Amino acid sequence: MHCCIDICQIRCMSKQDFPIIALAGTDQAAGACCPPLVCEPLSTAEAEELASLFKAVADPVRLRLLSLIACHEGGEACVCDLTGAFDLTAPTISHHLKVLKQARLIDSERRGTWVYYWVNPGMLERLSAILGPHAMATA
Amino acid sequence: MHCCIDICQIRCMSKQDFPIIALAGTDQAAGACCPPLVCEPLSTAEAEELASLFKAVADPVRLRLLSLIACHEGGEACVCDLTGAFDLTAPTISHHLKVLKQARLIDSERRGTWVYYWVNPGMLERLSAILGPHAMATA
DNA sequence: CCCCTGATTAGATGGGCATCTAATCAGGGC
DNA sequence: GCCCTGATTAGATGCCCATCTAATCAGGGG
Repeated sequence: MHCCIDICQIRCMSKQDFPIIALAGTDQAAGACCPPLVCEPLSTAEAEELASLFKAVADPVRLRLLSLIACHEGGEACVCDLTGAFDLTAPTISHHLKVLKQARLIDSERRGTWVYYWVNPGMLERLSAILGPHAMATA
Repeated sequence: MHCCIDICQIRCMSKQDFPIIALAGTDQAAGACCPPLVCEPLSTAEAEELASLFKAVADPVRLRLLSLIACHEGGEACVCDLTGAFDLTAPTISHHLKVLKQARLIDSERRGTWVYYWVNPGMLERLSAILGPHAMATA
């Protein structure tokens, strides 16, 4: 029962309906919890939506940006705090921040001259849950 | 203390040394558990290694392949079980399986005429842990 | 031994994406 | 009002990758 609750939490975590890759497999199917029919492969539409999210983190610059922002004091960082860590121009950093923001992995706010970014932990947790042991059968 | 143990488990989960994005932030820094210095941004090399892993799952076809394999009875599937689910040619499916295998997300074995694939749960868990609440500060 | 089916490799092509330069927007001081 | 700094947008370019066709490898009958 509890694993089904976990699954529901994952699915209902945001406004959009997000699926998980695959649910409990053979081992748990034998128990009272999750019936076999729960293991349902991703639909094409679901896979495309998820893939676009994973694409946002599948870039070394964006991974480091996430890391730098999360590690920065107060959990937020201004763009000028970030550009120095890369051998890239400001527009390129801006582009990557935009990609992360469109994926809702980060959010931002302007305060006077500077724009501050912070991580949206809910989105990361959702991606984590999709790959996690609750979601993928342990073969 | 327990969160630091988790972190070590994540790092030591495989032969290669895999980092995590960012460790416990401000809230836990105040507690007795993880000192502030634990929060260290990804290096360039670490980010590139991780990005290549995420790239492997950042494709709708590969996500569905993972899902189909994990959901298939016995936790494994032959290539001929998979191709029917896509509007793609066999060589394309083969290409995607190769990408997943090179990322060590799946493994395979030939049995007579057919080649069987199964998911490597350890790799998925590692990716999951990197994005999970233990790894990324809750801002 | 030949052929048939399953699966992969090789090579070509087209689209998407990371990056740059140049230009524009936004705030703040003098 | 003007300029300076911070940040983003626009547009161009070059590379990587998903996909295809054609060819090759592997195993099993007849």
